[in-house]
Amino acid sequence: MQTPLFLRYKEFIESCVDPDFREMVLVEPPKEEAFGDFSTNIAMVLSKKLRRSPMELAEDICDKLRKKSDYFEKVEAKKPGFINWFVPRDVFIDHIPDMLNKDFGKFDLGKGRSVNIEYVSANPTGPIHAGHVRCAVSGDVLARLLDFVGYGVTKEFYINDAGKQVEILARSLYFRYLEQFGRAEGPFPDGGYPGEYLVDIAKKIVSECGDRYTGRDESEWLDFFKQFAISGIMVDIKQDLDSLGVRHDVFSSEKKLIEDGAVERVLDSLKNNGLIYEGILPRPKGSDSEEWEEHELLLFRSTAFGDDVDRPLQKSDGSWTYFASDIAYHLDKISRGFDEMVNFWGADHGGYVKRMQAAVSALSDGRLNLDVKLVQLVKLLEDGREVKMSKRAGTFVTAKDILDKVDRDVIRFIMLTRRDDVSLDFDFKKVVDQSRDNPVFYVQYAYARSHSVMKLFQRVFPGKAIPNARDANLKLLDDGDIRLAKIISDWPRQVIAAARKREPHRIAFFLCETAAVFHSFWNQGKDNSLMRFILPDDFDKTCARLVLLRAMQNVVESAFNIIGITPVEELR
RNA sequence: GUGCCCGUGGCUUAAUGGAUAAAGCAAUUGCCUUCUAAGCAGUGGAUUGCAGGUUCGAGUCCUGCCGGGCACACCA
Repeated sequence: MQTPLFLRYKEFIESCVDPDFREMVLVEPPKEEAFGDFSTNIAMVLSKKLRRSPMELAEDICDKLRKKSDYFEKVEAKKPGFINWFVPRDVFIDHIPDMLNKDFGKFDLGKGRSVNIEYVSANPTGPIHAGHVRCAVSGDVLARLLDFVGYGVTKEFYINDAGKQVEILARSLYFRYLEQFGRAEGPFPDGGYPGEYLVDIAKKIVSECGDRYTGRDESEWLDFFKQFAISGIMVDIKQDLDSLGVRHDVFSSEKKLIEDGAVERVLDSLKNNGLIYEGILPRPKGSDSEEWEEHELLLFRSTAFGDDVDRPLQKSDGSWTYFASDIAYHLDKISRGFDEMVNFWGADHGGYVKRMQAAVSALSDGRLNLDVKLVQLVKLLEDGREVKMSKRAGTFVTAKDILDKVDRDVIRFIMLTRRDDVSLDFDFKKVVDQSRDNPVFYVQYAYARSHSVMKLFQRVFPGKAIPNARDANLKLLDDGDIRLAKIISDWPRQVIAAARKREPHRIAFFLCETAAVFHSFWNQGKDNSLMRFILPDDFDKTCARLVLLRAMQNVVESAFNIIGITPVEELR
C-alpha cells in the first residue's frame, strides 16, 4: 500500500510540529489552483504559541521548505499566513503509477478497529419504503467505505419482533386469514395493518395449514400468527434489500433477547450503578395530554447523561418498553467487543437519540460513543409533483415499487447526492433521464467515454496492447494532462475525509467532479487535436495519456465499488 | 411549550474553522467535417435567514431571535 502523496507531505509538515498541534495542522489543495498543489496553515496554528506574526513565521518556514527543493517547488507565503507550494513535476509523475494500483486510495485508517453499523432495522410489520432505502444505501456505503480504509465492519439489522405492535400485526393477519374462508367478522382490527401483503401471507397459511386455525380462541393461534407474519415479512424485506445490493451480516431479534433474559440482566447491572429507580414522569407538555395519568414507573436516569427527562423501562402491565430491550440490545453489541458503533435512523427517530446515547454511555462506562446518523426524508416526485404517502389512501410507495421502476445502481447513486441530514427529492422522471442533470448518467458517461478511447486505440494502433505504467514514458505528459491527473490523485484524500466524517455522499460528489474534469478534457480535443487522447502520429504520448485514463478508470471503479454499483463500458 | 435537523444566487445543492463562498438547473452567448454535442466553453446572477459572541480567521463553533421539517406515550 502506497502512502498517498498528500499524506507524505502532511506527515512531513506534521513532523515539524509538537504532537499537541498536529491535529490542527492541515495540508490540502489551496482554494485557487494557481496558488499551488498543496497548502498548509501551519504558520497560523503556531503563531500564537510562538508569539510571532503568522506571515513572518510563514516566511521562515518557506525558507526551510525551499531547501528541500526535491519535494517543494515555488514555495510561497500568502496573505494571512498560508504556505503554498507545488509538487515538482518529477515527483508527481513518479506518483502516477501508484494510481493504477487496485488499492490506490486504500489507507489503514481503521487499523483493524471493529465497527458495528446498524442500519435499516425496519419494523417487521410491513414492507420497507423510500426512507428505509435511503438509510440502507447510506449505511451500506459507509460500511463499504470503512471496510476500504481498514476497519473490521459488521453490518447489522435489528428486528423489532416483540411488543404490542406484533400482536396487532398477528390479529391483522388472522383477520385476512379468516377472510380467505369468508369468515371474517366485524371491522378490521383497530390500528391494524391493512396492507395487501398480509393477504398474501394469509393465503400462504391457508395453503400450508388449511382452516385449522378458524374458530379457535386467540390464545391458540396468536403465537403462530405472530411468528408467521414476521418471518413472512422479513423474507420480503430481505429480498428488497437484496435487490438493492444490501446484505447484512447479522440479524438480531428483540424477541430473542427478551426470551434470553437479557433485559433483566442489563437492568440489574444498571440498578447496581444507581441508574434505575421507581419514579413518576412529568406530564408531557404540548397539545393533548388529557389522557395522561400519573404512574409510578421503573425509570432510567438518562438525565445523568444529558437527556431531557428520565425514560420508562417497564409498562404497568409488567412488560418491557421498547427502550428497555433496546438497552439490552446495545449492551449485547458492546459485549461483542466493537470499538465503534454507528446507527442509521430515520429522521423521525430524532427524539430517541439522546436516551440511547445515554444508555450506551452508561453501559460502557463512557468508553463508547454511539454515533447516530439521522437520515432525512426522501420526497418522491412524479413529474415534479410530490407523491403523497398514505397507507389508507393506498398511495404508499414501497421499496419494491421504486426498485421495479428504477435501476438499482441509479437508486444507490441518487441516494448519495445529498448529505444525510438534508431531505432528498427523488423524481422518478429525472433519475432515469440521460443528461447533465442526472449525476449517475454523467459519471457513467465519462467512464464509457474512457472505454471508447481504449477501443479506438486498438483500431488506430492494431496489435498494440493497452499500455501500462511501465511501458509508457510519463514524462511526455503536458500541463493539461497533469490537470486530469491531479483530480485523480486526490482520491485518497477524499476517501479519508469521507471515512473520518462518516459521510458517504462525498464519494458520489467526488465522482461528479472527476467526471466534469474528464469531460472538459475530452472536449478540448475538439478545438485542438493535439489534446486528444489518441494521437495517431504520436504513439508514445498516446500511451502516456492512456495510462492516465486507466488511472481514472481505476479510481472510478474503486469509487463505484464503494457505492456498490457497476460501471458500464458502453451506454445504450 | 421542549428537544433534534435544516435555512447558502430565481430553483436544487456543495464547501475538515481557512484565502476572492463552489457546482448543476433555469436565463443568455458560442462550439457538431471531430475519440459519443447524452458533451464542452463563456456571461449575468450571493450582505450564506436576522442580531450578537468566540479568534489570527466563521456558511461552519456558542447565545438569542425568525422561518421550515421531524419528534415529543407505559407504541415500536
